[in-house]
Amino acid sequence: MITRNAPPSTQAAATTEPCIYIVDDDQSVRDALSSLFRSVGYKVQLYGATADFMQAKRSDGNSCLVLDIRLPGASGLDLQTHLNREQIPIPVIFMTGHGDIPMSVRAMKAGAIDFLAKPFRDQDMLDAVANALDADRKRRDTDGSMAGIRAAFETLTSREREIMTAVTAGLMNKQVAGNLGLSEITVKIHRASAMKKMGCQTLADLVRMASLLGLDTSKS
Amino acid sequence: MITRNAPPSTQAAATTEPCIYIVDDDQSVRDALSSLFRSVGYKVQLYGATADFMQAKRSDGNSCLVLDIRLPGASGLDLQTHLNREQIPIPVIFMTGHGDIPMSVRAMKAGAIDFLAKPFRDQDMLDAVANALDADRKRRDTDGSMAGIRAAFETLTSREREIMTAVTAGLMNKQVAGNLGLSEITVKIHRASAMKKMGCQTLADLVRMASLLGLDTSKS
DNA sequence: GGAATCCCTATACTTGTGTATAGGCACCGC
DNA sequence: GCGGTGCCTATACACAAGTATAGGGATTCC
Repeated sequence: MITRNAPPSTQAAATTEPCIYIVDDDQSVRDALSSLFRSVGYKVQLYGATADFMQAKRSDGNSCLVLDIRLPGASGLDLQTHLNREQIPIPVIFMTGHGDIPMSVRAMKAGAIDFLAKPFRDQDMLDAVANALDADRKRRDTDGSMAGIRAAFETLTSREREIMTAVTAGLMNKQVAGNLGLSEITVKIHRASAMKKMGCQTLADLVRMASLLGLDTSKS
Repeated sequence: MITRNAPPSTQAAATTEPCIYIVDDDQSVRDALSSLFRSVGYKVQLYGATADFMQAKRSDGNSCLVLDIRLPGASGLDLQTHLNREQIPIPVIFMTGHGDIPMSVRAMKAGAIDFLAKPFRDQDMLDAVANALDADRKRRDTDGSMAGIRAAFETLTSREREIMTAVTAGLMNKQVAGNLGLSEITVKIHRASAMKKMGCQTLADLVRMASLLGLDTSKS
């Protein structure tokens, strides 16, 4: 795990109980799932249609989505497509009463965590949700540190970014200076400044961050 | 992409046509698929049972596996489990005449590329195979460079590995020397030797390789 | 026994890097 | 106008890293 040092810690604790979002047009299903999830300590949010879910402002805690396929208006698969397009990374568990294999395969290929055919056993749903929440937690962890690194990188000036890129590609200060038409000392200054802003002490750390940021490593 | 320099190039060209392995107990299905795949330029290998496929020695070119679920003896899912356990990374496309949703979900969760219900359109199968071969190619690319890096790392002496690990974690030569109870010059020698054996010129490259190798970066 | 390999060390020198101090120029916002 | 910031440069020094040369001791394999 890559961690930086000083920068403002924007990572709040937020260790509340996980929240399960349920989208199903059948009231009795919503109620049943709601009581099931509450019984094991999850919070729940209920929606009767995809539109309701999309409009609702969701908290940003550990969560997942339990989604019926067949819904009035936009279907569950439509909602999944929308979430993917908008890069909303909430794990999705599908359930269906009248699904078929192509439907389940499409959902899984689109990244669903699980796909349960009704009727399912409570335990199967709880297992699926546990997996989903776990995946969500893991994603949050990595996303969190990535966000920190990206934020730090944003604070660099364009010159500093150029030089960080070149330096982490393995070029020497003098080479960077030559490529950019600068003097070596200028490179050193920007380099030191970039290191400080990125919150790292060693070149090795900077290289790892550059790697995570996907900076171009092709030496010019 | 991380590439090293000198080391013996064990990567043969192997730019032959892709090979599709077909496992189905129905002769007519095998024949139909065989002619379908041949018609678009793929090689095919046919098997009537999972055991036949497992015993056969497969070439190491670009390939994928088209697998029936219901088979005499070990089922298609069993074979998939076996391949996963043995870390044989061939992409799998399932097909089934009597499958159900849980079966397809299990297969997809276990990493199948696609899952087609019979009867399927030829084009769907060809699309699935194209995706599978593409995934296989990508995996081969990354696996190839990883294998090279790992092989290079294998040639390092234990001391060189220790020192490479410490250096890529960001420690200075003198710190490494202190930690390992060596003199600084010794560290320099091993460090230079490691760089040479790993086929890289800069610390940045070495750090990226260490990263790919999963070397411990926790500074001691 | 001899060759090879690994491990360790030393001296000496070159080059690369980090940092401090000091300054100039351009732009922007108040 | 003035302060802040980004960008550029210079000198000077301390320290880190890379390399060459030259050893010694241990092990293993033939």
